[in-house]
Amino acid sequence: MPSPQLLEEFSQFFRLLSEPARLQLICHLKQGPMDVAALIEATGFSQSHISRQLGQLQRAGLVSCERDGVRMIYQAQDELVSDLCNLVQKRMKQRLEAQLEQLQIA
Amino acid sequence: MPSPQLLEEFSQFFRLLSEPARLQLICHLKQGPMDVAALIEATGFSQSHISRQLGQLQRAGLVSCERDGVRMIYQAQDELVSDLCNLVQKRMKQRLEAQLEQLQIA
DNA sequence: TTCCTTAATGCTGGCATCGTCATAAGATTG
DNA sequence: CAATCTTATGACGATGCCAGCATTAAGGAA
Repeated sequence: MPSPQLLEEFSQFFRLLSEPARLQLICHLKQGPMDVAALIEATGFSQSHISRQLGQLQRAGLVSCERDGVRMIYQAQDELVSDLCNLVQKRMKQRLEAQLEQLQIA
Repeated sequence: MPSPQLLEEFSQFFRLLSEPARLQLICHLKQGPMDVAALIEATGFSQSHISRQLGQLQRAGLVSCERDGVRMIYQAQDELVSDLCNLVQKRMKQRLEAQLEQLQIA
């Protein structure tokens, strides 16, 4: 049984991933390092929105950034998010398959 | 690159886990089936609060319930949450260890 | 220096969710 | 049937987060 503090940390981490915009940014950054302008182009989000989300992801260590002149180049820092998403997707698939079987029986 | 719909579903799932109360309920139910009264006793949450959270978990298939007379016995339904938490915990540990090393170098 | 470009941040309105109270619904007992 | 126990739900205040506007900060070019 995890301690309340640990549960709190888990939930905070999952909250980071509970926003489609942040997941989308991470997915784009998985393709390779990008600057903010490229992320604006790729997602259509506003500059300030993207900057804020990247800030949150950075504080959690999921992305890192380095300066290139006046630009900031961001890059995905962790395989964890992909792993988590893969697990969730696998489970979604299993659930749908099970529902499908139920339908065919009925 | 996952579709926006899939990202939306991922984020909705992670949002479920972004609440300490729900994680706590799941953890208690992992110990074995319990009714709502036992969960109230274990967590100190109000009855209506627990009922709502269980409802959300049930709709997501993370928890199932069956009637026993007038009581509802809930039980954890999926190993996924444990797996996800283990992955996150492992990563937290790695990050802290890395920070520790940084400190020792400096 | 001044101007321009890029990214980060204060502030705000709007919206979603949490948590509680009161009540309803469902099931059992007398 | 009524009475009671257990759980679910409607309504609502409080809180937190998102998303945008405007501004600031930081760097580079002239």
